[in-house]
Amino acid sequence: MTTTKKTQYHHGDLARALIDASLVLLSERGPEAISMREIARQAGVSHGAPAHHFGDKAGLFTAAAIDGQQLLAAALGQAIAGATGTEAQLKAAGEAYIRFAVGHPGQFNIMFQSEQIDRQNPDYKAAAETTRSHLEQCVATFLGDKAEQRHLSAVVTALWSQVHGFSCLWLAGNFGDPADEALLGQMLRDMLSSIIPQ
Amino acid sequence: MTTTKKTQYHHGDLARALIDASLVLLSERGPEAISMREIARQAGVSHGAPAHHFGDKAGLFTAAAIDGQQLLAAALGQAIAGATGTEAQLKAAGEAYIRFAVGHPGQFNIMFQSEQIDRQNPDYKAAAETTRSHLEQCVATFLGDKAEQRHLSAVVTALWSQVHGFSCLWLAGNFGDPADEALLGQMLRDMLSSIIPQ
DNA sequence: TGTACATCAGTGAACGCGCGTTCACTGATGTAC
DNA sequence: TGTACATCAGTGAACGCGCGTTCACTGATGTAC
Repeated sequence: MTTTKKTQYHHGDLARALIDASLVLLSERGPEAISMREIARQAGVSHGAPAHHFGDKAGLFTAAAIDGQQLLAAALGQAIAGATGTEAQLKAAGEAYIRFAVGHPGQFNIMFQSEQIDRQNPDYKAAAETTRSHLEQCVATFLGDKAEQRHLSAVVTALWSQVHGFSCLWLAGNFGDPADEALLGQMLRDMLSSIIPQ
Repeated sequence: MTTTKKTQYHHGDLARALIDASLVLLSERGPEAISMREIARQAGVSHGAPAHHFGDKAGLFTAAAIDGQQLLAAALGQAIAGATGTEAQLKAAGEAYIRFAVGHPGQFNIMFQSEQIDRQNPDYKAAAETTRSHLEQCVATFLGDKAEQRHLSAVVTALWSQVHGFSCLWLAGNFGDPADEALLGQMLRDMLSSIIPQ
């Protein structure tokens, strides 16, 4: 029988564990109601440990937001690549955005809150730019060559606003129980079909 | 020369003053980062005073949210009444929603956060219902008799999501400086014209 | 009009608590020779 | 392979602070007679 050390002095990947711990807490509460001590407790380390990796809460939350932006950008890219036809791609991107928010509420909560994270962080900016360009690209394909730049960017704003707003309202329980998967699926289908840019 | 008493023992309308104080703070930060003591300081009373009126933070924030829902419902009603033509009414309602959010960021921040307020409060429910029915009514008028209930409710969801999401993203600075009035006006015009339900 | 009293609104000291930060420490790891 | 040492990761006690809550109080107001 092999014995497993129950606890190790060195964690192995505490940085990742601290991000995961903060995501658990962020999915329950806003960033301001979460303390560094609580995150450390959640990760099972002493309260001084997080400082070695992230300095302060803004550093940790920025890391969590970057991770989220990268996941979101990847999800949008995959969704668009997996759909056939311009309208189907548009809907797939919108659905992927909302599915990301519902599936990663902690990250969604922190990613767009400018006061809590460092939005000048290069990694953050790069990932956010990728997300935006995925949306822009599939709107441009849908509208075709005839679209002016101004109209294109207005439609991107409208689409982004719609899926972002639905995510916020859904997560906060404004449409019903946020755990009701069936309701979510039906609302997604109905809503994404009801408004298509002209 | 008449002398004015600089301070009064009885405030006069401390309940309203406490709501206003919390709105000032809510426009800067999330509800969890605001303490009852700070609200009392902002209102210029001792830290024990708020308990007489609202009990705890949830009570005070619920009162602020109710006030906000009533303001929003009234703003939507006025905007719809002041517009001519079904499409104009739809756009006017959307613009009024966003203008409310931008003009009352403290209230907008608290109104849709279910964890912070008592959404079972009858006054809250009544005002939220009025807001929803304003949106529903002008979408129904726009779509005309031919619209099924399911399609109607999907379009309401889409419209609400769009204006709500734009408000969130704008206030958090995702579209640029939230104080840039000219940019807001232009984006509003462009976006509200770009997507019209079918 | 005047007085007495009940009620209400706001005060301020006190409490115990969890917080962020600091810092000397200890255990683990990597590297030079 | 073995030893010595530097570096790094995480610990835990200590600090001062603002918090929510409690509570005896005081000043203002309203009402009965």
